[in-house]
Amino acid sequence: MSWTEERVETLKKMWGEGQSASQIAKELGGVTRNAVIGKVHRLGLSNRAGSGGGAKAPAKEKPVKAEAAPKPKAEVKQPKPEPATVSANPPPTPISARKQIIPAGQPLPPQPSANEISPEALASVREVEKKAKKISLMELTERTCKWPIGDPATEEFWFCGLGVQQGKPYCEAHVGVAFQPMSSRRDRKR
DNA sequence: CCCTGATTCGC
DNA sequence: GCGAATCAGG
Repeated sequence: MSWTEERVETLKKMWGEGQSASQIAKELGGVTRNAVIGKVHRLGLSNRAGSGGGAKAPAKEKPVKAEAAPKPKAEVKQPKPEPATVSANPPPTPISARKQIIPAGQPLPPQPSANEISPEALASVREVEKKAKKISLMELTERTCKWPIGDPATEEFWFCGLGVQQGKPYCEAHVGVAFQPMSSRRDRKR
C-alpha cells in the first residue's frame, strides 16, 4: 500500500480527531501504526496542534545510542481484530459503585435495568470482587473486565480486571449480572 | 501485559 | 519517502 491522496487525507482527518495511530492504521488497512506515525511525522503534524502561533518543538535530547545492537528478542505480530475502543463506549455503571454521592458535573448515566439481579449472579459478583485484580483505569484493556468496584467518589475504587470472555467487556461472573436474560426479572412493581 | 507516540536508520 | 525496530512512558 502507498500513501495516496485519499489515504493521507484520512490520516490527517483521523489524527486531527485525536484518533490513535493504531486506530488509524486499522482503518486504513495495509499499514502498521508505525507507518502511520512515521507518515504523521513526515507530514509535520507530530503535534496535534496543526497551526497556531509558533508552537515550536523544544530541542530534544539526542542520546546517541551505540548502534550495531543485536536483537535479543523478536517482535511478534498479533493479528487481532479490535473494532471498538474502550474510551468510545463506557459501560453502564452496574449495581455497585453507586452509593448516593454523585461527583459533581459527571452524573452517572441512567441505569435502566440495574435492579433485580438473580441471587446466583449476585453471589458470584461478591465472590469475584474478592479476587478482583483491582486494576486502575490505565490498566483497562480489551480483555480485562471493566466492572467498576467500590465508590468512584472515594479511593475505594478500582476495576475488576479479571480476564474477559471473547468480545465481552466483563469477566464471566460480571457478564452474568450485566446481561440479564430478559426473563427471570419480569414484573416487579417499584 | 496492554497500549501510546517518538525517534532512528537501512532501504 | 517509507516503515520496522526501538525507545520511552502510562
